[in-house]
Parts: sequence; structure tokens; C-alpha cells
Amino acid sequence: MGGMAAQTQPKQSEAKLLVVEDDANILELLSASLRFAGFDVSTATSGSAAVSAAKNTTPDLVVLDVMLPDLDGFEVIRLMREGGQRTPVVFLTARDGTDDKIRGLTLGGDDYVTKPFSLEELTARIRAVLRRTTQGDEEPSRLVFADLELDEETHEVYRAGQRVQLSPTEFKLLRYLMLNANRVLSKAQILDHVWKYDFRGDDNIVESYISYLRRKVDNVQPRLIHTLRGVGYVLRKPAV
Amino acid sequence: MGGMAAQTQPKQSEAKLLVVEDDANILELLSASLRFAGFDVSTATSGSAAVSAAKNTTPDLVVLDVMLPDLDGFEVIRLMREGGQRTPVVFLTARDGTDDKIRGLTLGGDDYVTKPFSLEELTARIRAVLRRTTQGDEEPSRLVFADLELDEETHEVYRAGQRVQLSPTEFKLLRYLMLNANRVLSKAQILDHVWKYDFRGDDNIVESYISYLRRKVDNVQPRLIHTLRGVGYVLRKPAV
DNA sequence: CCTTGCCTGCACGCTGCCTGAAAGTTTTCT
DNA sequence: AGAAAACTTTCAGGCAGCGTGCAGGCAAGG
Repeated sequence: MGGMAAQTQPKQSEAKLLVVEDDANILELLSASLRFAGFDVSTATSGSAAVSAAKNTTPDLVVLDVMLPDLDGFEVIRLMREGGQRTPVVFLTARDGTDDKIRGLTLGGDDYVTKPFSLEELTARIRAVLRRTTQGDEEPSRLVFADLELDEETHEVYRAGQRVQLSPTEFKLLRYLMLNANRVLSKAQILDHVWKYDFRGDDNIVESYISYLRRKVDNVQPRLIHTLRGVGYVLRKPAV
Repeated sequence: MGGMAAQTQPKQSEAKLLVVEDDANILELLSASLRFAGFDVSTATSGSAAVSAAKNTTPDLVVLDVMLPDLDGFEVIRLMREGGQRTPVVFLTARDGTDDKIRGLTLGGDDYVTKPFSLEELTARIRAVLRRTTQGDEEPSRLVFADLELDEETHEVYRAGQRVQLSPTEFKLLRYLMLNANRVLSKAQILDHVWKYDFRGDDNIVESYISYLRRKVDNVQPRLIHTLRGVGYVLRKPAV
């Protein structure tokens, strides 16, 4: 089921990202999918390379693994900002026990995501940080499709004006559907984006969550979540 | 239905700050978060640099480490004021010894914070000093959300008109929640802002204090402190 | 009619969260 | 200074919500 599926994410983008990660597999995963999402991505595989890359390319945001072979993430940031750069950061951190270093990562409008993460989650954080730190631009945090509304900041969801409570996975799935409204998404694609990259389960879980979502947010007319047998799912208004 | 969208950081000011600190990590911590809080921050890493920076940039307030490699903080202030500047100061000081000298200086409307400090505490002091020294501005010292009131100067808290006694940490946590009302705060974020930067404990302490706060200030309807499982906490009026 | 893919109820185990209580620390009082 | 009180931090038990797999049933398409 692995395959990475191509699609152009709608908007918010053209932002320049610098992705810093020493694990080649994860770096490839990240740069490929962030490019598809519409970002202008450059990469580095060490802290010192990251610092000089940041000087040359002046990215709008840095995706930065805190655990690097040479410098750690904090040093990288300090050096970058010593040079007068105010670049916001989304840190990548390991989730394991001895995570002493996981302090101060949310300061200055920055944020972090723990490994393993889902691409949905990472891109959501990136969007949120860009929204916060890019002034004047005022990218809305509220996704709207038909009478369905989802607020990325407050995690509130409404259908036909009614508040609906969603679990974290339900929320991520719905956000992914809404960001890709009118686009058909295969189960493999959904699994690749909404579930963590180390998930080794079965497609059926997507069916389950589609089912949950239908019960909670698609129990009124018009139906918005549609099944395309043998192909996937799509969020769209019924055919005219 | 939905909440009121878009809030910007409590940015009380756009006030110009000069931050003087020789430890690179702490300087980065301070400048990043004070900038995000809406201040216009410039920095210096030595006493002599601070004096000339103060002459050039004429800050509204100086955040000043008393222990510096060349001059100490008192010298810095003396030189600055010899030049006719009467800039207010928030000192950063180690917990031991020289308290006496500082006590004297707080009489002029200045204040001090002992290391290690929490960002909540530092920004609260900065706001308080600016409030005192900036005339006419009339920044209120009283935070109000629904029937919850918190006075930053007297440290009094009321819920539904009833006086409530809070411990220092409870007070700081509630103030942080109120300053960020309607914004979802992760436990990591709360830890980063409300607890001292050298705290090496775990998230559970945030849960404990949320629990204490609920018992003291959120034991009546409507409930204002809400848990978002897997995401964080938020202070808001219940959904419509 | 049969095949294939999808839907959904159910059950199990896990995770995140809440809270009481104990231990450790700081502050206040005498 | 010593004792008492207040506060902070940790630990552990309990609980509800959640993620996941399974299996029986249903619908669509040939």
C-alpha cells in the first residue's frame, strides 16, 4: 500500500522551506511530500550545512530535526538567528524516554512534532506557524466546505451550524478531506497522509474512520462524503 | 456557532526593549519569546555594548542581567542615567547574595526577576513596569474573562464575584490561560511559559495544576477550562 | 446469481487524563 | 534558629475515550 501519490495541495504555499534531517529515508519522505504540498523545499543533512544553507536561501521556515550528527537543533537555531535571521522553526524530535531536551520548543511562535508523525500533522503545524509568524497576510485558520466548518486553531467542527465533537484521528481525517475537497483520495493515499509513517496496519481502518465521520458530520443532507467503489473517497457537493 | 476568530498575541505594546544578557542560550530564549509577545527587541551581550546600544536605540525598557563579563548591571545603569536617560529596568539576577543592592533599585519603579525565571513571570513584570512608567497609556491591570477576574497588581482573583485564593503557580497558570483565552494551549506550551526554564519534570504537573485550578475557580457553571484530549487545554465559554 | 469491495457493530487493549496522597521543598511564624 | 504551614512535585490507581482488528452483512456490478 505504500505508494506516494501525487497531488498539488491547494494554497498557503510557495513558501520556502529548509528541511534539515540526517535520516535519508525520512528526508526523502519529507521533501517529496512537502514539494507536492506546494512548498519550495531545500534540504540539509547536518547542522553546519543547515546554517550555511539558511544564510544562502533565507527560507521562510525551517523544519529541523533536533538530533543531528554535529550540532544539535538549538545550536543551529542560535547560530541562524545570530546572523539576524528571524526564521520560524518546526522541530522534529524523538519521542523516547530521555527527552530532556524537549523544552523551549514552543517559544517564539515555533512548534515541534514528535517522531513518528503523520504528514497531515506536520503540514498542519507548518501552516499554523506560518500563519502566526507571517503578519498582515492573515491566512484564515478556518476551513469551510458547503455547510461544513473546521477551525484548525480551536479544533472546533460544525456541520450545518451544529457543533460536532471529533477524536484526534477523526479530526485529522476530516481536515485532510477538506483540504483536498473535490479530489478523489485513495485509501492508500489517506493512510500515507493521515496515519503515522510507521503504521503497518490495514486499509480497513480508513473505512472505519470514514464510517465514524459519516455518522458524526455527514448525517444530514446533502451528503458530502462519497465512496467511489474501487477508487477511493471524495468530499464534494452532490452532482447538479 | 463558531468562535470569534482571529486574535493576535496580547501584544500590549510595540514597546522597544533592550535585552542585555551574556549567556547565548538565555538571550535567544528571551529575544525569541519577547519578540513574539509583540515587543520590539534589540540585544547586547556585554555591559559596554549595552550602554552604547541604549544611547542609539533609546529603548522604553531594559532587561538587564546584573552579572555581566565587563561592567555589572548597576554600572550599566549608572552610565546610562549619567547620559540623561531615565529608562526603566527589569533586572535579571541570580538567587543569592546581592539582593540588597537590587532591593534599593526597585524603589524607582524598576523591578527584578531571579534566575531561573519563567517567561510568564518576566513578561508580567515587564508589563507591570511599563504600566507604571508609561503615563496616560492606561493599560488595565485587571484581566477579565466571562465572570472570571484577575488583578495583576493585587494578585486577587474572583469567580462569579467570589474571592478565590490561589498559590503562586496557580496564579501564573490562570493568568497565562486568561491572556490566551480562546486559544488552545498544549501542555508543552504551558510548561515552556509558566514553569521556570530549567524545570526538568514532566507534563503531569500541568495536569495537576489544571486540576487544582478547576477545583478553585471552575467549580461553577459555566465551565471555562476545557480539555482537548491529545491537544491541550483552552479557556473558553462553552460552545453554542 | 455470484463476486468483490465496502460498511459497521463489537471487543480488546492501550493511551491520555484526572486526582488523591505522599514526599520533598520553600516560606512563614514564633 | 527551629517549628509549622504552605506550596511544589512525583507517583500510582482508576477511568473514559480512543485506535485497531475482526467478522458478518450489505450493496454494486458483472
